Amino acid sequence: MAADQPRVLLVEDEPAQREVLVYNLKAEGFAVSCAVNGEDALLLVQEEMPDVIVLDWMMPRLSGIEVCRRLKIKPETRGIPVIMLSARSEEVDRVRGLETGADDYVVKPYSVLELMARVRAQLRRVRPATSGQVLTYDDIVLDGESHKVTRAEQELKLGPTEFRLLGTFMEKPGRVWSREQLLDRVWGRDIFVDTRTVDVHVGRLRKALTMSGGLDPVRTVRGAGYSLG
Amino acid sequence: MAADQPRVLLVEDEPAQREVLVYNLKAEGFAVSCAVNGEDALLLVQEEMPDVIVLDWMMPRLSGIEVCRRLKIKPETRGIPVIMLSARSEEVDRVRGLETGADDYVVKPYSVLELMARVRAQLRRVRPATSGQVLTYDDIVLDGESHKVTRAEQELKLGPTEFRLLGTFMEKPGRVWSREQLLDRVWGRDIFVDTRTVDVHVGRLRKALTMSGGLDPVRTVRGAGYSLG
DNA sequence: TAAAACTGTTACGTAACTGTCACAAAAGCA
DNA sequence: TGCTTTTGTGACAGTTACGTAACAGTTTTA
Repeated sequence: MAADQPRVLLVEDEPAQREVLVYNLKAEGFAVSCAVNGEDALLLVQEEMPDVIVLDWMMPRLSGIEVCRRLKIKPETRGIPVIMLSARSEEVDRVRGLETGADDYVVKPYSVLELMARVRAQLRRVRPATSGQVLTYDDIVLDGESHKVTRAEQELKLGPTEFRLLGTFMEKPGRVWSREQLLDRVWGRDIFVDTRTVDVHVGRLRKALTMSGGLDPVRTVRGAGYSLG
Repeated sequence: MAADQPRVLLVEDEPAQREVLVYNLKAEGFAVSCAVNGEDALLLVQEEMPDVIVLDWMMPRLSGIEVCRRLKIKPETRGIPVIMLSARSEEVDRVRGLETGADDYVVKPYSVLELMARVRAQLRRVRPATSGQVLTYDDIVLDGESHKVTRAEQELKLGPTEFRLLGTFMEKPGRVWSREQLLDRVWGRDIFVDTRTVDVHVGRLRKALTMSGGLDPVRTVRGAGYSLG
C-alpha cells in the first residue's frame, strides 16, 4: 500500500460507530489508527503523528474536549487538525465558547459522507494541493507544491482541472474512478455538472500527456470509468 | 438499456409509505426490493446484496436499529450504506441511530427529494467499487478496484457484462445461479431480456476464460443454471 | 482594457458491446 | 433406438458508450 497515505487517528469509544468509521475511512484510502479513550489517543498521537484526528466528544475518563485542549498546548501536535464529533448541538456551542481549538466539529447525527468530506477538507489544508508531495507514475511527475507536472523531464501545461484530475489518478494508480467519483473529487461535492464533462477533461489531459510522444497512460474502462495505468 | 441498475433495499412496514418510496425510487432508476420487517430484511440482504439500504426505524419484532446493528457487525454486509428513517425527532433517538452505525439519517416527515438525494449520494460512494476487493478462484483473479481480470497471470479482456457476470460467480464459487437470478444480479431488476441471453454471455465469458488454454471453470447445471466450479 | 486561457455543453462519428435468432449439439427420457 | 427438451454458439442488426472538435460563456492574465 502507498507509503504516503494520509494518516487518520480515530478516537471513539463506541464500538459500532468506530467500526463504521474505520471502514469508511479506509475505503477513502486513509491509513487509520484507533483509540478507544483519551489516554490511548494522546499516546497514539505521539507515536503515529497522524495528519488529522477525528475525536469523539463523549468518552470515559479523558473527554474529547480535554484531549483536544492538551493537543493544542503542545507545539509539536498543535498543527494537527482535530475534527470533533459531538452528540448535541448545545454542547457544540459550548465547545465553540470554550475555544478548545478544534478545527472543525460535526454534530451527530452526521452523514458519513459529510464527515468524509470534512476529513478530506482538513487534509487539503494540512497537505496543501493534493498532498504537497511529489507523486510519480512512470515518467510522469506531479509536484503538488510547485503545481508543476513533467513527463520525461519535460514540463506539461495543464489547466487547474486537469491538474486535479491527474492528481486524483496518481493518488492511486490502477484504481478505476467512476465519473461520479471524479466529479466528487475533482470538481467538488454538490456541483451540478454533466458526467460527460469528465470525458472531455480526460481527453484534454490525455492530449497534454501525449503531446510530446509518450503513450497514453489513461485507461478507459468501458461502463465503469477511468484509471491511470 | 439501463443495465447495472443500482439496487436499493427498502425496509418499511407501513404500506402507504412503502408505496410512495418504491414509486419514487423506481422513478429514479433504481432496482427496488422490499422487506416489511426486520427478519425479511436480513434475509433479503443476503440474497440480493443491495448497494444501499433504506431502513425504517420503527418496525414490529426486529427494530430498524437492531437490523442495522447486525448488518454492521458482519464484514460482508458492513460496507452497505444504511440510511435510517425515523419518525421521532428527539435527539436521543437520532444519536442512537447513528451509534448503531447507520451511514445517514433522515427524519420523518422528510422530503422525498431529499431522501433521493441522500440515496444517490451514498450510491456514488460505493457504487463502482461495489467490490473493491480482490476475488480469487483457482488461477483466476478479479480485482474490483482496478477492474482487471487475470487468468494465470495473463490479463483477460472482458466486456462490462462479462465482468459483472464473473464477479457474481466468484462471489460465491460453487453456488448455482438460475438464469433469472443472474438477470437480476447482473443485468438489473425490471429489465426485459430473454433468459437465453444469459447463455450467450456465459458462452462469451467461457470463451474469454479459456482463450489461452485453461479449462472451462463454468459449470452448466441442466435445468437449473450455472455455477463457477 | 483587451487578449488569452479555461470551462461546460453539444453534436456527431466510431468502435465496442448487446440481445436475438436460428440452427447445431448434447442430454434426458421411454 | 428415436423423440423431446435443453443448451451452445455463430451471425447480425441495433444500441450504447466513448472520443473529440467546435462553440459560447466565463474567468484570469497581461
